Amino acid sequence: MTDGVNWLTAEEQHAWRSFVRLHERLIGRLSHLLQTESQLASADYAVLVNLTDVPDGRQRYQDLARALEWEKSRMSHHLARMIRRGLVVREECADDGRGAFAVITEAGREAIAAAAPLHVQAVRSLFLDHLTAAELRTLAEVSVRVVGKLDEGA
Amino acid sequence: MTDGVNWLTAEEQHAWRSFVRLHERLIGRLSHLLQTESQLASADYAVLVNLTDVPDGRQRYQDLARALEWEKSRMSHHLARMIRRGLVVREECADDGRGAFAVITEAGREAIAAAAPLHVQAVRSLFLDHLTAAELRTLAEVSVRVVGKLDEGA
DNA sequence: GACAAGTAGTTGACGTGTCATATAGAAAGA
DNA sequence: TCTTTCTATATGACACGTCAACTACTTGTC
Repeated sequence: MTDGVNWLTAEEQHAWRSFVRLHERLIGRLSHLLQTESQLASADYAVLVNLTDVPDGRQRYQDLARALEWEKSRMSHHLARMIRRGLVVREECADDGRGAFAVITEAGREAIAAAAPLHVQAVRSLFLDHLTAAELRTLAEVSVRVVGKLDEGA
Repeated sequence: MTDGVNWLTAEEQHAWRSFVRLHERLIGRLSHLLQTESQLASADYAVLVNLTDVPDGRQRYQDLARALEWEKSRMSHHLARMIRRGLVVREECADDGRGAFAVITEAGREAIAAAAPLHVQAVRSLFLDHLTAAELRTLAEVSVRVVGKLDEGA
């Protein structure tokens, strides 16, 4: 390494590129499918899933943001768009004058009910179906470990 | 399955979510790092890497788009931005009046030369360093296989 | 109570990607 | 050659995320 840089080996480069390509394709296909078949982007889907898992389909902006690991600004922008589309409504918070709740609407419930089976089916047919159980386990382990390292600031 | 949907098991859901989270985090960190340390987004990086691998640092828009698997429109928009920033220049094509070449500039070469070691180092420290050789191999295999299936139209 | 500090959410500007459409040149057929 | 059709790139509108202010409310702390 005359230039002092520990360049990637052919295997490393291949693995890295394949991994990145996999994700781009997979997510691309999945979100395109979701969008065209159910008019929901994956971000909408994530928000709606969260809201259906919570009493009254009602959750504070900040809690939603924490749950999805989104920036509050992103949440604010995105909920504004979802409100415009009638998927959720905003409710003021009595306890805290600054706060707000997002509440899923009937239209939101219908949208997620229609989208969820599609989504699950797509995750299976585009991804899970092509992995062995052992591979899936390895993948999960690796993912958890690396995310852990990233969170430690690695 | 009374509702006819083959919902994900807890393991499948965990694996899928971890995998998605991994990618979001990893790519997020990597592009943030690249952006702040070298003023290049990963898209810029990809374009410049391609141009340095090609004679005279010169390539047709369409060939770049094919190589990166980008839509032509994306390439056109992105190159316009890179031209504005002085990383590449546009050259008309003598053979084909419709065509155009993107040519890397000196500034582009400097930018990629500065960014590449950073990028490699980050891929190592954020990702490769946390995987065993066997895991990396599995990951590459899975990635290649699934991308293959996606391309077949699965 | 008053004032500093912190917190919840908003806003606007900007870069990026997608889609649909437009323009202009190339190729193919009559 | 003339016309149809195809191809290379551009363009404009829009959705999405990020960043950096900003507003308004809350929570100390004195």
